[in-house]
Amino acid sequence: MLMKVLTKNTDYAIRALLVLGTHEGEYVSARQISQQQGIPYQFLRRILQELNKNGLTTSREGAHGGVRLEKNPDAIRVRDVIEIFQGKVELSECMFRKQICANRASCVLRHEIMRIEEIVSREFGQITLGKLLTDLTKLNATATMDHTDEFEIINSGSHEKTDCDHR
Amino acid sequence: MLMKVLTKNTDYAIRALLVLGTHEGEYVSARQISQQQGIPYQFLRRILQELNKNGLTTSREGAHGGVRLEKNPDAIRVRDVIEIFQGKVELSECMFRKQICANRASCVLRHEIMRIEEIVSREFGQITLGKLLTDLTKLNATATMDHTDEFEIINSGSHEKTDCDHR
DNA sequence: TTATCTGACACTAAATTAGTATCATTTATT
DNA sequence: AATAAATGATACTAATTTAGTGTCAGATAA
Repeated sequence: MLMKVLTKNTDYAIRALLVLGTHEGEYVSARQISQQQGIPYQFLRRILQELNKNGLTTSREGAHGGVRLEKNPDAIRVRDVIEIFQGKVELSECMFRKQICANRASCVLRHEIMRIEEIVSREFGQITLGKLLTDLTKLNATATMDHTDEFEIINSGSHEKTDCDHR
Repeated sequence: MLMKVLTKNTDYAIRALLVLGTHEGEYVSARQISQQQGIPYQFLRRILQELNKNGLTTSREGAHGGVRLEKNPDAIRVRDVIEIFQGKVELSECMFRKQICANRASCVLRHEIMRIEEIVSREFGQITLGKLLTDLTKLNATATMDHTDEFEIINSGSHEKTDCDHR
């Protein structure tokens, strides 16, 4: 892969949000999401807590508790999730500090990188959870028509290899 | 930073190529490049060997030896260098295997990621060493006119923090 | 009162990236 | 011929980041 675009944190978070998005208004437990998506349970728990802290979701403790989508799916951008888990999009330090790079060779390269990073940031900023949910619905619809295979993910083990990873 | 775009390998490699590009036809030693750019010597040596193996440069052993740019700067793309050190740009495994993702949630997300990756790949494919060399020349010209500061990088230590890194 | 949840947080493991060291060989110079 | 300055090859360590696990306290529904 060209470069590490999304870490597992972000990947799992978005998949969890997709599950929550298909159950809007309902509380879904970490256990359920973990099993449905094949995400390691403890890892997922931390991720959900983070989403809570950032106001994307709310939770209810105790039996029949779980996590619920708090914001409108159209108001949740993939970039927001990336920023939670992989840090704020920031321009190169050099520009931020308004200094001229000590090293010119680095500088010309960085200038290009910054330009591309801005493109990437903008692109991820345009993908909303709402859009992904629509895509998911469409995908499920066609798959069902085609009788290709079933919807739910089968494996609940934390190390299943049926799923592609993003590296 | 949003995501790790370039590793040190790639960063150092491009900076080394920029040095070689400003000395076209001449052999420049790893020692010289290391000192001028503040790149750890041994690390740089391995990088230069890799550039050799990939035909971007050639080397001459012995005293007064070094590394020389072999290809035309306009024929060297930043993407080429990235691919040498960070691997081939590849589409997501799912697409490559022409399989439908077992996990639909991953699938819709991956589809977007692939789209963005292709943009990034295209962008890095359009940046040539020749372009960077032109930028560098311009930068040096204006800096000289402005009397802002000197051209050469001063620090030769391997851990200097004056230079911005790309993370 | 019990099973099922989340909150908080400490911890370990795995993978990747960055950097170092060594020895053999080549080559220009003296 | 001897020496110094260079690369080739390759093994190794260190640092950092990413991924994953474990535990205990408290909340809540049945």
